[in-house]
Amino acid sequence: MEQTNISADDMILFAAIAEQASLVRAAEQLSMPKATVSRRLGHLEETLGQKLLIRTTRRLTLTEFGEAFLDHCRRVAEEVVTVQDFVRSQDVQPRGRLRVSMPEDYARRTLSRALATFIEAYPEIELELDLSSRLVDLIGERFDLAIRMGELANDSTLVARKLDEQHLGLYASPIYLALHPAPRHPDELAHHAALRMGAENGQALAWQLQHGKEEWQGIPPGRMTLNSISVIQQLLLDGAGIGMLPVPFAEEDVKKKRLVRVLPDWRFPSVTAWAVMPMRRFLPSKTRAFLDHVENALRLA
Amino acid sequence: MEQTNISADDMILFAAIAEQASLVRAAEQLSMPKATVSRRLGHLEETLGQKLLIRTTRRLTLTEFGEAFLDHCRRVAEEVVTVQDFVRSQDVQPRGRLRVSMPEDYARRTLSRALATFIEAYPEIELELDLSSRLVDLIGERFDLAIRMGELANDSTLVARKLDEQHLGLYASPIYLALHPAPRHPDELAHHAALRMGAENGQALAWQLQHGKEEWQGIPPGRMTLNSISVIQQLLLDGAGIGMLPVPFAEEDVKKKRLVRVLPDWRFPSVTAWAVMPMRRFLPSKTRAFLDHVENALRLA
DNA sequence: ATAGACTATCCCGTAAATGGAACAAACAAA
DNA sequence: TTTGTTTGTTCCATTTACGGGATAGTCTAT
Repeated sequence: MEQTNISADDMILFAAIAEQASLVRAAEQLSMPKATVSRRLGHLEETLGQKLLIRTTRRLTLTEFGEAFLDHCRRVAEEVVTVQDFVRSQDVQPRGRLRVSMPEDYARRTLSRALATFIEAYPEIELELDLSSRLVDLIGERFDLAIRMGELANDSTLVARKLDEQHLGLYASPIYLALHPAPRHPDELAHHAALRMGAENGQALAWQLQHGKEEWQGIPPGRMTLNSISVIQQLLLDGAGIGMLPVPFAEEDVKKKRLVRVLPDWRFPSVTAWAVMPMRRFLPSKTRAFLDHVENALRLA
Repeated sequence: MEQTNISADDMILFAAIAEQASLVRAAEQLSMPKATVSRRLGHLEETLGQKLLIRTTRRLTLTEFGEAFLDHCRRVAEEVVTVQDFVRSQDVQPRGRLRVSMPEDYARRTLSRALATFIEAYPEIELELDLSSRLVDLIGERFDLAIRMGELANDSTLVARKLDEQHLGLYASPIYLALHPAPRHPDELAHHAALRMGAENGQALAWQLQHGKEEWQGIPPGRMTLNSISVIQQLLLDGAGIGMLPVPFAEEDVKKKRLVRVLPDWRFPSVTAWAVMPMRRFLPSKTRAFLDHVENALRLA
């Protein structure tokens, strides 16, 4: 009944509820208990003197007034997000939870050391790694950064930055090659068992090979398609066929004669590792710290 | 130490502090105790991890970071004010504190009845009248509306609306006129005692008289200058001289022969009553209600 | 130099917001 | 229709913020 000033935080709360079209999801987004969201929304409507949402437990509908009010609240929310981004970008001491997604292999074999020194160097950062191979929704799942290999999808809400370039090669174990003589031209792959890298949909990816001006492209024959480089490597060591590996991954095994480069004069197009981030006006300093650290580590490697 | 999200309300708090360059004044503006302002500012700086203001108890200076942060906070504060204005403009039932400044005479003699019916008609509005004759600072003192007579100063932060037009006349008591024969031309005012209306600075205001195409202007002679129409009227009734009154104010006394119009053929420029309000995107519905009510009452009078 | 007037901060009893859990309503699937 | 799941609300012990008053520090004026 009394004329209380409307809290800016409640405006943001309402904007989140309207955006998510759900109290629980809004509660998640704002990381507060749903009870608080419900109660605060109630109080807001009370001070406003009219309902913002018509709620059944299953569906939320905006009131005409809620619609108009939302327009304004969205503006406020946008500004506030900008400020929060700005503040994070100004953190002298990078801190907070840093959510990063990257391929499991890349974490284990390329960045493991860099990650270890990173958490050492920034004691106030809590690093949260998602190593699942699925293509995460950066914004929806509130990731700060993702590392992705190869071609990127076009997405105007994201920005990418080149991190690293990995050269690929074909490898097989000496045992396998003793039984199946190494091919001297890609066409001869037809007589071999290829371990093929699988795409999202499970389809095998084509191999593109180049030697001087000669190019060869095709899906090599084989009965195994899988989406883990590490497992491919293990299978190669066990003599399961010919497969594609990043050159540095194979280096050690080559040195110890456990793997042999096949078609060494042929080159794959290299694969680029990208750092992908949500597009923001200000890059949070924790994210910048991570990027700088990783880039530095890769440069030294 | 932990990574808390910055509250939008705290941003507004900080914007107010910076604007007022004082914690106490900010506390007044936001109508909250100064202890709260101090504590909240402290917490804000804590979560930000750096100081916003360098404070001696006598002077506040913005940090470099505070300067940048302020830019953003101001934006937020502006948006929030817009929303709050919007909400007030949408109030179906006008309510809240309505601060109005007007001349004491105008309240008592012209609007008294209208004010009575207004508070009757809007039970949720709390009317706060400032009848002091000083020129109030509408925005600084947070007035919703002021009624001002005559010429207005140019001020782009205010909007004005014509309410009423009062005609003026010269009056004197029969007793006075028995001793000092009524002038038949303004030039003859030189032989009379004039009760002069005083301006802000205490200087007597000039009289401008018009009769057909003949104009007369001058500060009439006299030894009394005062800035209350009511007191002028009382002095006139007591035979103190010739003075200027709004015609409707004198009407009753004229009818009862206690006052006589002097130089009845001569006209003063009429005085306009203006409603002056702070310029806003949305007019609060309580203010609109007051305006409508008063205008209606004046139209019927 | 000294008194006076402000100003920001601190203290602490009180009041209000919080959040985990239980609950009821609304829909989907069987 | 019934069962199961999801969503918004309510309850209440606990925590947190509030705000009136007291304190110490800083500048102005005499």
